[in-house]
Amino acid sequence: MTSIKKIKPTESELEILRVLWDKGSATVRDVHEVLSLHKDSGYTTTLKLMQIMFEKGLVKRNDSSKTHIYTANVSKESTQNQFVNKMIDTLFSGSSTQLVMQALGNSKPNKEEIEEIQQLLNQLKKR
Amino acid sequence: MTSIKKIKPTESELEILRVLWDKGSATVRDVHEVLSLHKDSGYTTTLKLMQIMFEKGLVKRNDSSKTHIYTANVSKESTQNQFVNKMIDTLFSGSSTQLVMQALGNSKPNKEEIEEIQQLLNQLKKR
DNA sequence: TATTGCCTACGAATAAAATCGTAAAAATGA
DNA sequence: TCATTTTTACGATTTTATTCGTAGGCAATA
Repeated sequence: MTSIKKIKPTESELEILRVLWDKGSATVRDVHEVLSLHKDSGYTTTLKLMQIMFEKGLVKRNDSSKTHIYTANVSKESTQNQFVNKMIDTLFSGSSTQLVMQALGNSKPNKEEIEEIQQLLNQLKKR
Repeated sequence: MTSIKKIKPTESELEILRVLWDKGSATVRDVHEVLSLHKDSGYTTTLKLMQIMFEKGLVKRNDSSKTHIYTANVSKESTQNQFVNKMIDTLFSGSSTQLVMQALGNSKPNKEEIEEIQQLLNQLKKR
């Protein structure tokens, strides 16, 4: 167990990770183009962020060619978990059920989604 | 509709809000004593934060006596919602169902909790 | 070959959040 | 009353996150 520090991505880093999770891998320009749709910071800003993320180990990169190709080095699932758990801890007194109730109460899940959740609940009940 | 700006509490502000939600109202010292259990910043830091929160409208205060008494000015529920919605947006592609599945998958709800959720789901289904 | 464009690296500026130090006023109590 | 403690106010510093400007390299192409 080589003491892996759990790095919490910042807001901007999350935005970048989302693009990488979506695309699989991408260049700085690819990422920047997506971000530009909703944000207006410059290209070098995105570049710098991705360099920092590389140092932190949040992303990998292939620099065999001049234009580097980046890939996420943390999974979407584990990151989701990290944030969900943190939120359960800090805002829901540690009760995941409370979070679930809150999330469900405020959304309009359709029939299929409801049934999917019910199925999961039935499985949980069995054990 | 008097253009209410939705202020997002920072991490430290959340910690303070949690104490206020829990205690109903409290002095800076009260809050600081609770925070001190898990944190080691000084008294004036807590004071300053609470003053800033007052300016932002996150808390109210009664300053009729020298020692001010603070109360949360945003509800726990609305703040939970604010954060849950944001998280759904940024990490779950807008799908609350995904968040729910993830949260349930990783927790060990007991029978009562499961049934509580099932009840809610049945209600949602009716409409 | 020169020019142009796009790439990385990287220091530095800016912004936002958190922390602290000090002063002054009020409260406490010997 | 006078020293001590507790409190607020508030500027300043420190830390962290975000943004940008500029330099140098490489490749396409006029």
